[in-house]
Amino acid sequence: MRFEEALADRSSWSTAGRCPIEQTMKVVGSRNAMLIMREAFYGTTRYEDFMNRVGMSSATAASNLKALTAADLLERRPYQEEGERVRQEYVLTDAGSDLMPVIIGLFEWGSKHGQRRSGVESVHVGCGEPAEVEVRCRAGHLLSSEDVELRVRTADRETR
Amino acid sequence: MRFEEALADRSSWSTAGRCPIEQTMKVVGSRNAMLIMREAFYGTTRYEDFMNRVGMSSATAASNLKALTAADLLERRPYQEEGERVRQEYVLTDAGSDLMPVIIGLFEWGSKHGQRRSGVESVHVGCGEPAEVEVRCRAGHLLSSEDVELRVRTADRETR
DNA sequence: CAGGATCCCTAAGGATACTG
DNA sequence: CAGTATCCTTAGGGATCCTG
Repeated sequence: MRFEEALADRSSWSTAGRCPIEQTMKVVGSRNAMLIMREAFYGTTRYEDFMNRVGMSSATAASNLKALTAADLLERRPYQEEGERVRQEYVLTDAGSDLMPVIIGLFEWGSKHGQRRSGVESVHVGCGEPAEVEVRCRAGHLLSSEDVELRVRTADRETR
Repeated sequence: MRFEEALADRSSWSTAGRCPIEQTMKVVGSRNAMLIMREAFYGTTRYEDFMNRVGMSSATAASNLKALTAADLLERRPYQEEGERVRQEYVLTDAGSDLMPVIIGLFEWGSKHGQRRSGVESVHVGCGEPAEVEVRCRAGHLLSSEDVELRVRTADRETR
């Protein structure tokens, strides 16, 4: 991964909270926030399940779910089973689903390089083959880290 | 993404720090650690450059570089320019390079959903097309979040 | 230049108790 | 069940000063 000359001066974007990576970390950069997203991908929707499966306190679950809802990664949705009162569930939004490559990427890295083995792998439900994260360009080329560089957008450039 | 029945009981792996995602977050789960890795991908190798480009204090730079070196994501390597004294540089290890999909994934999410636009995009240096993160199985199928499930490894199963 | 040492502040998070 | 409220501990990180 490299910079173009035009990007030699990072100060205009990479600091002051403009770096996209930093913005993402701001939202899901804590252990519990990320593990809540993991659970959401696993299909967990209820407060108590998030709390127990992530292994976090009630207060922490509440504040994280609230923050992730505010950031539009989760959507709070009322539901009612028959004979029961109305409850709330938390389901992934589109923005939340877009985080899947990151989740799988973290999972893959930890599986390969983490100290403690989990014995769990992520697989394609259709064919049973292990899932992997790849970086490709839109032309379809598989990229390694040296193939990627950062460039100021020129086509649909921002006004500011 | 779904669980198999065999994984209904998460307690044996997803808690107590065995979850691969959690293990990864333990290493690069803070803003500064992740941004240091970003810089390492950008080609930054020197202490002072990490410090200035990430926007962190000297002490924070030192402790994070030490931790990332201990975790084998960066390698400390002495070098010497002619006429200068010996200095240290920090370069990516293979394990560090394996984090690239995560970095690009975070970049992509922030670019799409972050509040503040950066005007920067990551592209394939070869053809100029934007880089994207994809999840595929080894058979080559492109996967969305519903296509992925977790399964206890059976082929090369762990001893414990 | 490349850190180490010290002090302080803030945010994340656990524990416990309480409520609609 | 789905949270709130309160209190406390710890880790991340900034600022400042010091050293080989």
